[in-house]
Parts: sequence; C-alpha cells; structure tokens
Amino acid sequence: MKNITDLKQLSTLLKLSQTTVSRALNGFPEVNEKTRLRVELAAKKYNYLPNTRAKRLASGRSMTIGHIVTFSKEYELVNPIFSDFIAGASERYNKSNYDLMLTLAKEEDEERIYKDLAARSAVDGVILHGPKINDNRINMLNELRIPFVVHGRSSGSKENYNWVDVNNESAFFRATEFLIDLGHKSIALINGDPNMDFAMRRNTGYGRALEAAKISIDKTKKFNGEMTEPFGYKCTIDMLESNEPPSAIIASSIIVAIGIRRALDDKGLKIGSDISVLTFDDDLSYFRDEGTVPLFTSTKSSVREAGYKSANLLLEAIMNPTDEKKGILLEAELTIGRSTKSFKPIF
Amino acid sequence: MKNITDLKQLSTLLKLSQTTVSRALNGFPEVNEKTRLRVELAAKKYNYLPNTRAKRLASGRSMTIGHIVTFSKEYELVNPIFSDFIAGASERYNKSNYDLMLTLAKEEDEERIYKDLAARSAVDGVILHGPKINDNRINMLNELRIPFVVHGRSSGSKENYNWVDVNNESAFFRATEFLIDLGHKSIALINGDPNMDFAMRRNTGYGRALEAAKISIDKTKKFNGEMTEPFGYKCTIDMLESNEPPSAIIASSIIVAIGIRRALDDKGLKIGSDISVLTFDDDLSYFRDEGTVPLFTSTKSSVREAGYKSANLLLEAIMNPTDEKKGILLEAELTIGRSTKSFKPIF
DNA sequence: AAAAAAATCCAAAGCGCTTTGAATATATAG
DNA sequence: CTATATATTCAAAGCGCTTTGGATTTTTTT
Repeated sequence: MKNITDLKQLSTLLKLSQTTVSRALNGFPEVNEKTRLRVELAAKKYNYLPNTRAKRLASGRSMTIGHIVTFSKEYELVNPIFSDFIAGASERYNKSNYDLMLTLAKEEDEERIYKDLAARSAVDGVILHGPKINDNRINMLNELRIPFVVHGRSSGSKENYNWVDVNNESAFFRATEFLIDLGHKSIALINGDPNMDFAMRRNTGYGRALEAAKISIDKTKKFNGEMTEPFGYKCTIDMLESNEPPSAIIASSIIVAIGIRRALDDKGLKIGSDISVLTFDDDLSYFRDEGTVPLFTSTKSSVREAGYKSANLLLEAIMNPTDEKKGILLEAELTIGRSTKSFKPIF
Repeated sequence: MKNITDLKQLSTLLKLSQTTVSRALNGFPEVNEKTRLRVELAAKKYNYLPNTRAKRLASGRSMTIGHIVTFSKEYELVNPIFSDFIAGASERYNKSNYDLMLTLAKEEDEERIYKDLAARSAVDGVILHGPKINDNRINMLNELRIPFVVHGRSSGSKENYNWVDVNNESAFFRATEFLIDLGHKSIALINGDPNMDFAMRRNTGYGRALEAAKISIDKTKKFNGEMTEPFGYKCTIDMLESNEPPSAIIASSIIVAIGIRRALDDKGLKIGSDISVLTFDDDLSYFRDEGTVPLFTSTKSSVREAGYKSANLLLEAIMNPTDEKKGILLEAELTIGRSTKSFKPIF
C-alpha cells in the first residue's frame, strides 16, 4: 500500500474537496462528524501528514520557536544547563506541535541573527537566554516585534517583557544567612560573569545577608567568571594559599562546586568538616541523586522546570499577543547536604 | 525608511522582474554583474531577506537538519555531551545556512517521530544519536529515505550508512593497557548502558587488554548503567566495601569519574596515590582546563569535533545523494593527568 | 409545502518564493 | 549590415497547503 503524500491525492481518494479534507484534519466545526472520521481514518491509513513547508507558508505561521544560545568568546564555552532547560521547553512544544530551532552563536553575531530571524520570518517566537544587566536584546526584540520570553531578567531595562526567573537574590540571601547561622564569618562567593543579571542578583542577596549580620564584605573573597570546573578550582586554590582563607564558600553552580571540591582535596582539606561549601543547584539530570543525602548543601531550582514554564508562557504570548506581559518567579529550595558544617577554626 | 518584506516590493522598486531579483540574490550566473550589485545593495539597504517559509516550499528543501535526542525512561536523563556535540554541528550548519531542529523525545516515541518527519517532509536530514547494538532506527531511516549520519556505529547492523565515531575499542584498550603497565592487576570498568554500541566496544577494548596481559576478567568489577555522577559514586562505594577493591578504575565519562572521586573521598582515599582513575573524556567545554596538568588521566576525544564532522558529512550526503556511504573514525588521545599512579597495595 | 436557517461542502485565490520556457537586448560572425 | 550566437531579462506556472466567499444540501420554522 502506497503512502499518500499530498492533500490532492487524499481528497480525490475520498471524493471530497481539498477544503473539506483540510478542515476535517484541522478540527474545524463545519464538517460532518462522519466525514471527519472518514478523513482521519484515511489519513492515518495512508500515513498522510500535511507537508510542513506548505502548511507554514499557507498559514503564515512557522510553528517554530527559536532558541539562540551564545557561547562566550574566549573559551567557546557551551552553557551546561541549557540542555536541561531545553529538555523542559521541548516537552512543552511537543504538546502543541511546535518545533524547536536551536542556534548556537558567538555573541557578536547575535544581533544579526535576531534581525535575520525577523526578516526571514523564520520563527513565531524566541527564548532569550542569559540576559545581562541592561540587556539591549530586549529592546531589539520588542522593536522587531518578535514574541519572546526571557529566561532570567534584566535589571535596568525599561522595557516590558515576559520572563521566567529564579529568585536568585533570595536564594543567595538564604544561603549566606544559613552559613552565618552556622557560625561562619568569612564566606567566599564564586559567582558568574559580573555582567550577567543573575550574577548581580546573587551578589545582592549575598551582600544583604552579610550586612544584616554586620559582617563586612571582603573583596578578596568575591570572584566572577565563567562557571566552569577549573574556575571553581582556581578561585579556591587562590584563597587557600592566601593569608586568610574563608571558612565557607558559596558557588554559583554545581560545576563550580565540583572544582572547589577538587581544590580542597588537593590541599588535603575535607569538604564540610574543614571548609563548608554551598552551591546553587540547577538540578541537572546527570548530577541528580535521588533518595540519598546529597553531597552539596544547595539552593536548588530545576532549570528544566524553568524551561517548561518559559515555553508555556511564550506559547501563551503567541496565542494572545495583546495580553499584558507576565513574569514568573520561581523560588529555590534550601536542601541540606553534607558539605556544610558549623564553623570551627582550622587555620 | 521602511523595510522591504517581500520580493515583489523589491522587484518593483528596482524595476526588475521577481525572477531576476531572485536569481541575483541566489548567485545564478545569468544575471549581469551590475544588476546583481544593484539588487544586493538594495536588499541590504532595506533589510530584505527571502521569507524562509516561502523559500522552503518553492525550493522543495527545508534547509533544516533534525537532531532527535532521546532521554532514558527512568530518569529523564538528558545526555550532558549533547550540548557540546550540537555546538560543533551548529557551527557547520551556520556556514551553509541550515537550521538545526532539535527534538527531545522519550525512547518509545522515537519511531513515530522519524516517520512523521518523513511524512511531513520537515527536514533534509537527521543525525542519529546514541546508536545501540543492532539499532533498527538505521533500517528505518534507510527505508524512509531520509539522509542521515550516525554519531557512533551500530554493530550487527547489516545496513550501509554514514557514521562518525570515536575509536572506542582502541581508546579503552590503550587505557587498560596503560594501567596494566603501571602494575595494576585489578582494574574496574564503569561503563554505560550495555545496549549502547559504544559501551560494547569499550568493553571489548578493555577485555582485549586484560586478555593480552593474561588477567582474568572479574565480573564483579564491571558495571553498566546511566552515566551519571551518582552512578559513578555508587559503583565505587560498592567496590570499596567489598572484599577485594580494585586498584584502578576506568570510567566511561568525566561525569562518572567525578562520582568516583567523591566516593574515594568519602572513604578517605586519595585519588591517584591510593586508587588510580582513568576516564574517557569528551572534552566538554565546562570541564576543559587549558594549560595545567589535568586531574584525570584520560583518553580524550572532542565530542564537539565529532559534531562538526557529523554535520559536515551529512550536508555532503544531502548534496550528493548517490555518493557511497562513508565512515569517519576519530582516535582518542591518551592524556596523562594526576589520577593515575603505579600500583602499590593499600589494603 | 414553501421559506428561512443551519449544516455541509466546494472552487478558486493566495501565501512568497523558485524555476521553466520564452522574449528581448547585446555581442559576434559572415 | 544581416544572421547567428550569447547574455540578460521576464511572464507565468508551480510548490502544497489554508482560507475566503459562495454553493449546495439538510433541517427547522411558519
């Protein structure tokens, strides 16, 4: 039995017009239920699915969401959390038959990519990854009139936009406060790129907690950089080799925390008992360890869930373009592991 | 100045036919160079780019490559290497104006997804990720006549197909041999899912090296499972709590190796001096540490490079459908780190 | 049973490009 | 200065769908 490859074949087979067949398959009300059933059965039987390219042209929608992920110039670093984020988003798109188009780009190409997407009308919406403070991509997307959702926020942006973000400030406030409650007074922070909005908010939360405890901020214990394992390692080694190592370290990602742990190990220090480590945890699937006491104490929030919710918000915004912009704030939960202990002097 | 949004506008503006404008922009030879210049300038000036949807319908090509990535049923685990693989592939697609369409799917949906892609004619080709032994997706894709490249290979498959793979067998042979040369006799292997083709080849290489050294295989020191950090941890703890712990462990991924290291640490053992660890390393960007002696001794091969080469091979196959199928075998390099030392008994 | 309303179906136009086949302008040959 | 070849341009026909506006059939109302 041959497959049927276009509407025309199917409609002549069924002795119906293309209009009716199309409407039957797309769930329009003005077609008799019996007819619809006949059509659907035949479509299934002959493996007919409307040609994507034709459908998109005719309907004027591309049924595609663009994700533009940049890698940083120096190291061509691919953000390790994006695979989990995208897994969540993908799950949402699948439900509505949207496709996900992924573009990895150098930062300097990003502006052109957005403009091109708009000009060629290639996507119905985009997810904006990795917003910076005062991120001008937000203005640009508004001007281009592409529906979008920001994963994160951009402080300083005057624009109105849809976003899904973790409460980074509160997460880092609580993390810091937790360590202070354990008696720690010298708490380091290994944070992300200082231009990133999330890094700024995390820094704010950290600072607020220290201030509330009347602990002055030690600039030599604050680090900003690419959130890689080697970065976590290097910052820690530097501190341990300094005059006054901290008694606790907060990391911005589990990858960084792994680097910290390697450094401690190299220096013969025991994580938890010698130096406490607390990390933000995106709940990445390949580090997830269910049913046991986790190594790292963390403020945890599933980036996968953020992906799902971002996708959902974007599809809503595409359906209802006049809806007012919406923000979704996710709270991280403080999960106690074995990497934090109450303060005792070791140096 | 208003942007121009379609060919018609542009051609009337230039007092040329749509044909000529289209040909000028697409680099056809039968258009006067002066005219072409005029057209290109105007297109740039008015930010004109051909509508993707229309172009794809008219040209009969979707200029899109599909990547179907499955996550395993139990943990919804997203493969951490896929972000780097895709970064490499994406780099290649960008050069030829192909788009990358990403679908994350449950394993049981995968067959339907391929069939749908073919029926709706949504992609010009696909990359097949994570091939199993005797993978029937290869037959399916051949039947569906979708051009494809397999990232990896499938032992037992009778079909002819394009592939890009690391020489896993040789990598694990050399890794094992290296440890044997250091005097190790009890070498554990923490491998991936046994149905995966790469895991089988790795197992073969490991087995061959042991056999060559006349070391009998200890089944209690071979593990297969999801390549997560917790898996590496658990296997190691199990071995350390057994009667005869190994003196060296080979891991199938750096994520697993990190779990091994955590276990050693928990048991008060020092990586390298107490127990040697050697891992396969996909050279993931967020673990890459340039210019220092790496922690882990590894057989290393960039998965990003594999991504680039797979994409390249696929585009070639799309251009020249009659070309015979091609396989590209990448060799991993043995990189010495600080996690392996010559054998000395500690128990 | 005729008129009005509702349900069902259809022919044809159009989405914005590419491409075919023909027409026109320019260059070369005789 | 024609005739032939070559270079350049164009009008119109698709690509395979959706959608508009109308036609036809069936049901309901009077």
